[in-house]
Amino acid sequence: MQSIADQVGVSRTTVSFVLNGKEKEGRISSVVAARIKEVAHRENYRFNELARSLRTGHTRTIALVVADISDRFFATLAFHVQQHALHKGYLVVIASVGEDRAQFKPTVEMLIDRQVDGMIVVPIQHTEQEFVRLIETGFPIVLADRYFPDLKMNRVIIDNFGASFQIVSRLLEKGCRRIAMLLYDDQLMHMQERQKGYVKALEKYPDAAQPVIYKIGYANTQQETRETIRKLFSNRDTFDVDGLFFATGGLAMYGIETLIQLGIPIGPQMQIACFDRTDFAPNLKIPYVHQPIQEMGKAAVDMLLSRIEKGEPTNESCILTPHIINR
Amino acid sequence: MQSIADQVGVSRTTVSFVLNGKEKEGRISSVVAARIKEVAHRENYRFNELARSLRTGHTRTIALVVADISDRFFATLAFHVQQHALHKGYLVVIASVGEDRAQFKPTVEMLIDRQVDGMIVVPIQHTEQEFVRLIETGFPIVLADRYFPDLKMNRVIIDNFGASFQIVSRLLEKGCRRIAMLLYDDQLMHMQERQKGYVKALEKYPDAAQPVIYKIGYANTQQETRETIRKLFSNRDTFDVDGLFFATGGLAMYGIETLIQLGIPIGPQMQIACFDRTDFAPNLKIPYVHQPIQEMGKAAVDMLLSRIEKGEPTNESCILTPHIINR
DNA sequence: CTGAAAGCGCTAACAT
DNA sequence: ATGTTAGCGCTTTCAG
Repeated sequence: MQSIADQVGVSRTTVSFVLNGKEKEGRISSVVAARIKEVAHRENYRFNELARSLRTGHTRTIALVVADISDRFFATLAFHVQQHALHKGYLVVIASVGEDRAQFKPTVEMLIDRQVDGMIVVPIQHTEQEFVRLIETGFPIVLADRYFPDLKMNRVIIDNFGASFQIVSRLLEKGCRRIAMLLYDDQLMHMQERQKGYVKALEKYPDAAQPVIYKIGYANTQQETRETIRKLFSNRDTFDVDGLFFATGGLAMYGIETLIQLGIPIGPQMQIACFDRTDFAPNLKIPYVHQPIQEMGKAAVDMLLSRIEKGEPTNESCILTPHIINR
Repeated sequence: MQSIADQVGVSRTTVSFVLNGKEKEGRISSVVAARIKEVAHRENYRFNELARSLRTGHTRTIALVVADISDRFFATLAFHVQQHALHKGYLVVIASVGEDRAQFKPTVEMLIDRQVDGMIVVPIQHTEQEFVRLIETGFPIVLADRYFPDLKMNRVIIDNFGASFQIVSRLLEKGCRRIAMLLYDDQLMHMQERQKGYVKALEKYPDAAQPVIYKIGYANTQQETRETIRKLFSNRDTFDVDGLFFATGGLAMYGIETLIQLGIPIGPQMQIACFDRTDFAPNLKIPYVHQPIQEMGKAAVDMLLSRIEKGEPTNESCILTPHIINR
């Protein structure tokens, strides 16, 4: 910057004004402005955003923290968050921490130490205390997808209970009466709500069997899912399952894979519903809950940026309604 | 930092030394050091990494630039790069630019402006000139997965030609003689090599049909793939295809989906091979090229960090050998 | 219309 | 064994 100033014969101040498009404000003559721009361009000058941020107090960078970036749902969310943030002039730093509290905390701190302006996080289990600490700090955070019902903070979520209730209702309407559910072994509300929706839907039908729920761990999802399905179908004389509801796309994928491998026909006698589209078995028409991931990403970014830019510590939470896809 | 210094009754320098674990070097008395640490902890002090980086000249941050983070291959690569970099004390910023040159350049600049120490990039078409500029700068970059044969720069790639050659050879050994290939319409070497491997394999068998190659665009992959497959099978009287080779996991997914939907049985009469595992049709045993994504990520990080830390502008390129999975 | 000067939070050579 | 000081590259107030 000094070098440009020298070449044009002005001070760094003037260069700064011009390069920041504040020529009006600085009342720089257009001829000087033009020369500065030209030299800057020729020298291929680029701001040192670090120095700039240190001075201005903001980085125009937000972080996105998810459990696993190689999961389809999160990867898609990341994609949309990034697109929308870029459009708003922000860079997004994606961090993938596993469903692992030990990695979560240091990562979040690392990000804050680097002075990101705010973050969107899909929280993992047992991190609630972290958030009460962060909230006290006043650091801008918005939760996406998963949330803590007791914490007053910005969040963008979907109506998990409603979606679950509706999709299970579909199964019931189509005649299923002995529906089992597979979900993740997770205390977080989004899972709890999905479970409640399922239970509630069953209650509408007195002739439906009691809820049968299997909880799968995050660590060995594929294997556990397989074994669960296997057991379920080897016990068909005690519980003659005729419907299966998967709480996530990942579980559905592994589950359907197993069904196909076991040669269990999916059809009127054995129906399936799940969250998220599964491209797994294209010729199977499986009704599913379509989560509006793009809107979720956009809403989260918008909420966070308005929080950052306007400094409004609003409590608003945005609840999106997923579509039920009947196919 | 000043606040801690005041409370303990020392200068900022002393605090800095202690908090950076350089008490030996600064010859700080252990009692003072202890007090400083205690106060820092109590006050919940955290470094401003921005200021630190401005001073030290490095950020301990690297960038990973990929075309589409919602693609399974890239998401997995991102995951491993992140894990390994974190382990080495680096933060990784993931940027997803689409197969879009217009988004590529500004994103890369944005990242460099933020002073990342280096970057790993999976280049996209028509960006070669960008790289010659960047190389001149001396900025540490390593290419992963895709590359430019004419550019002397660090890269971590796989033997695409060999993998392609071998997997197509499998198809031939199993009796296929009229094998078509689907690949992306991309000038980059990795695609060209995959194509060459296919052609070369066919040449070994004089009784095999000439190469039949379909190029699919990145924009409407799913739709184009569908139509291609449809056409291919509606023309079976002129070319009675008995084998299909997909150059990527994504193409394979869409292609197999279409085959299933069309009710075309996959078996001895119609065999398939592809790059990357497809979880799509679990009961189909499809031989595929298993790319060592984790090693690729690790190797790229290691190469980049040694370049950054040792400043060695080596030309070394690392060529990984994928496994051929026969199932 | 333009420049001097202060300072963002930190590090490190050099004093003491 | 600890403190002084001079920046890192930039923005912005205030004084010409």
